Formats: sequence, C-alpha cells, structure tokens
Amino acid sequence: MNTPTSPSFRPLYDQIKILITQSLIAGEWRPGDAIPSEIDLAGRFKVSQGTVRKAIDELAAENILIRRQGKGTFVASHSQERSSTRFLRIARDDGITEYPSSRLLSVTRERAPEHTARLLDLRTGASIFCIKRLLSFEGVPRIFDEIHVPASTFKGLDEAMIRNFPGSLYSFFETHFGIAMIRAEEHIKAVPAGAAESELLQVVPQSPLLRVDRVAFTYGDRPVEWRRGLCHTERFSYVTEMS
Amino acid sequence: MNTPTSPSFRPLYDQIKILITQSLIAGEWRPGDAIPSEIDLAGRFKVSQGTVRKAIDELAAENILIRRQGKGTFVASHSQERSSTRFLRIARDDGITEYPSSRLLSVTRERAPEHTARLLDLRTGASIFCIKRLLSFEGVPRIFDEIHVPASTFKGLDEAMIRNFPGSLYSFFETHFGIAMIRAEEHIKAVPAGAAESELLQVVPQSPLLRVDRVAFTYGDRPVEWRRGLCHTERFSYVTEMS
DNA sequence: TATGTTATATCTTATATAAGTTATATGTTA
DNA sequence: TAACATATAACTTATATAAGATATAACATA
Repeated sequence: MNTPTSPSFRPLYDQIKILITQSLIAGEWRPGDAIPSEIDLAGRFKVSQGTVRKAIDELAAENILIRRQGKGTFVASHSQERSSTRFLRIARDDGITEYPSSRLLSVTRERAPEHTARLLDLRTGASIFCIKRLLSFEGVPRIFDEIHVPASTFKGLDEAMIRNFPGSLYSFFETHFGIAMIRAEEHIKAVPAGAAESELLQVVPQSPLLRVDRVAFTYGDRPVEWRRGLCHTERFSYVTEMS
Repeated sequence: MNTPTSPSFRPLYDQIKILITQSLIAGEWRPGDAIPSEIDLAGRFKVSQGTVRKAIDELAAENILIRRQGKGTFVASHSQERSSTRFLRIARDDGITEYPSSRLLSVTRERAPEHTARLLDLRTGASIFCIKRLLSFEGVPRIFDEIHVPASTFKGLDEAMIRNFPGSLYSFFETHFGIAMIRAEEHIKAVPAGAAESELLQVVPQSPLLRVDRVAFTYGDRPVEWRRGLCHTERFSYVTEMS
C-alpha cells in the first residue's frame, strides 16, 4: 500500500521515476533509444501526463534522460557527441578544448583485493578486469589510468575489443555490455610520482601528480567501475563547479 | 515586446526567475529571509501560481532558494547549518565529518594585478582586500588560503571584523555586506610546496600539495571572490561528484 | 496539554496553446 | 515522367493556467 500517510509513502511521480529506472535496468530501452512519449507512458502507468512529465524532468536533470522538443525523450548515451566528455574534467588552462588520445597499455584479469571489492560491492577475490591506459594531449602523456570493473558484469571483455572500438571507454561499455555510467564520485589528492608513473608520464620521480580516484555507477546506483587516474597537471587543470 | 515569435522570446517562468533574481540583487529579500508565498508572487507578477512555482523550482535547484514545505521559501544562506559546508570539498578519508578551525593570518589592502582583475571583472590596479588564513583539522594545519575580494564591494572590511565573527567567511560576507555566494568554479592542480607553504602547512619543501583556484559568484553571476587554496591532502581528499 | 485553525508548500489531474520535428501529400518545374 | 520544392498533418515536448486534495508547520484556543 502507498496511502499518503503510510511510512513508505512516495509521491506518484517518484514511483514513476522508479518504474522508468527499472525499465532502464532491464534494458527495455538502451542508451540512445527514444523512450515512449509522455502520453504513452501516462497510459501505461495509469497516471496523468503531468506526473510522467515531472518524473522525466527529474531524470533529465540527473542526465539519465535527454529531452528533445519535437523529437522525443532519449536515454542518455556516452556515444553522443555532447556527452562524450561529460566525465572528463581535465582541461587545458588556456581554455581550448582538446580531446585526448588513448593508448591502451594492458588488459588483465585479476582477483579483487579487499579495498576494490568493497568499492564495487563484490566479494573479496571476485574476478575483475584491470585496464591500464595512457591519455595524451597533443601527443604529450598526461593521465595514467588503472580501471577496474567486475568480470561478471563485463563478460568476455578483452584487449582486442577495446582496441578496435572507435569511441570512448564508457561508450564502449554501453555498446558492448549495455552498461551506462550515469554518476561518479571522485576523491582527489596530490601525490608524488612513483617510478612507474614518472616513466609513463615523463616527469621526474617525486614530482607532484593529481591522483583522482573514481567510483562510477550505473542505473539504480550500482557501482560498476573503480579507477585511479594519475595526472600530470602542467598546463592542465581539473575543472569543477559547485553551487 | 515578448511575443512568442520575437527573437528575444523568453518563457514567462524564465522572466519571473529574472525578476526574482533582481529582487535578490536589490536586497529586497536577504539571505535567510522568507520570500513571499507563491500565491503572493503570482499576484504581484500577474501570472499563475504554477508559473511562479516553476521559476522557484529552478532557483531552488540552483541552491539560490530553499523550499520548506509548510513554512515557505527562503533565500539560501551560508549561515544555515545545512549549507555551512557547501563550498568546502575537503573531507577526511575515513568519512568522519569534521569542521576545520580557522586561524586568520593577515588582512591587507592591495592593488589588483592584471590576472586577479580579469577574474574579478575589475580594472587592473583596482583596490582589493587580500585575506590570508590557515584552516586546521584536529589542530593540524591543512589548507592555506589567499582570498581576494574587491574593496568596492566589501567597503570597510578589516581584520577585527573577521576575527570577531563566529561563523564561516561566506556567512560573514552575507551578514556584514549582504553578498551571498551562490556558485563557484574551481581549477585544481598538483604543485610542489614552496618555502612559505611548507612552513605553514608543516610539510617538507617540494612535497605535493593540491592547489585549488576558485572564482565565486553572487546573484546575477557577478564574480566577487578569487582565492587560491594550498592543501595538504594527507588523510584528506578533495571530494566531488559528477553526473 | 490537546485540539483545531490557518497558511504554507506539495502533489495530482486536467486542459489548452505554442513550438519543434518528421513524414506525407501536393504541387511545380525541368 | 522524374526531381524538387512547398504545404499540410501528425506527432513530439514546452509552456501556461486552473483547481482540488494533501502534508507540514505554526499558532491560537479550549
């Protein structure tokens, strides 16, 4: 029951949000797809168009759906040009937008240590993939990434697949595994460059690097990626906004 | 004119947003105040309650207004407990929330160099105040801040005023000068500690620090503060979220 | 203290119009 | 006839209004 006074009360539009999210989790509509029109959804969920509208409004505000007047409402995708850089916050100090090129270093299968398992909501020792890569701007290496994902969620992932894929990593995850990243939390520190990093990023050992730890989530706030990026911030900055 | 087909067309709710913002700029309602009820505003602006509602919804989403069911809608304030830490993104790694203590180092009047003037939308050489302070967690110094504000906007600011004020700096700006910070942009780098910083933050020279450059804005997107924070991130991280 | 009243924001539905997009039908022209 | 342009229709989201029920909070009153 969901009477207005019951303790588990949720407004209708919030319940619709959950129902839409469940369809996204189930893969009924995949990234890039159009979802049914507001009127269709209103009929399906037996509520008014205005209530569906409010639910979609909130999902659009969370960048999970994208509204396009006259065309319809679409499932947000990292394959779209507009959001290809949504999760990349490193930018040139001079303001010029430049897309980094990626060099894949390795893809290995490993057992999740306790720390990683906790972040990804797995059992310690669960099978994970570890992807290492180097991002370069203008040919200059700037970011060394170590990316960890559960093997169970990304069955069959291998180096060749990534290498042959033209787009971003998150776009790759979407098209090959149907996993859409919708949110991420980052913890940032300043750390001295170790031996491996200083070699890869071509900096002297011990020089300051930005260490960006990220946990990324898919629909239903399920963590599906944990990565550590080491970033050489000469002429580049991590840019963020708050309000 | 603002007919639907005119080039300068803005939807009604957007015009209402601007009118409300103008009242905030004019100081008609100050931080912490309740603004008139939706019905009152609808009467004042000669639109329906729903249109006022949509305008307020957006301003609330931008953290400029705060809605409280049953009580009214209030101008967001840094003096409120809930938002006192809204712009402080440095947090303990163990997740425990701890508020830093501040030690004021100096307040000086200076002439804005070209870089600072550009960020604050001033003429080079305009008079500014420079506030230096040290933030400590558990008595351990972690953040060295250099804060620059236009003297014209903060007339009469002096060291004693800040020293005697109990709350946060942004709360101080609100209560003494009516300036509410509503948005900030930050650029973050990893840099080696210089002589002065290493002394203040009790770290060995050249050790990595987080350098956080911030420009903060008040109503109407007017820049009113530029600061540089140098942060020792041992056992602390800069935390952020994206979607 | 308990109860009721009032004022507020919140939720839901309904209706109408505006505006952007796309496909199709209808011409018009070469 | 074929190719192209234009008008129209049908669909979408966006905007605006109205009205009623509900939740929350503050206050007055018994």
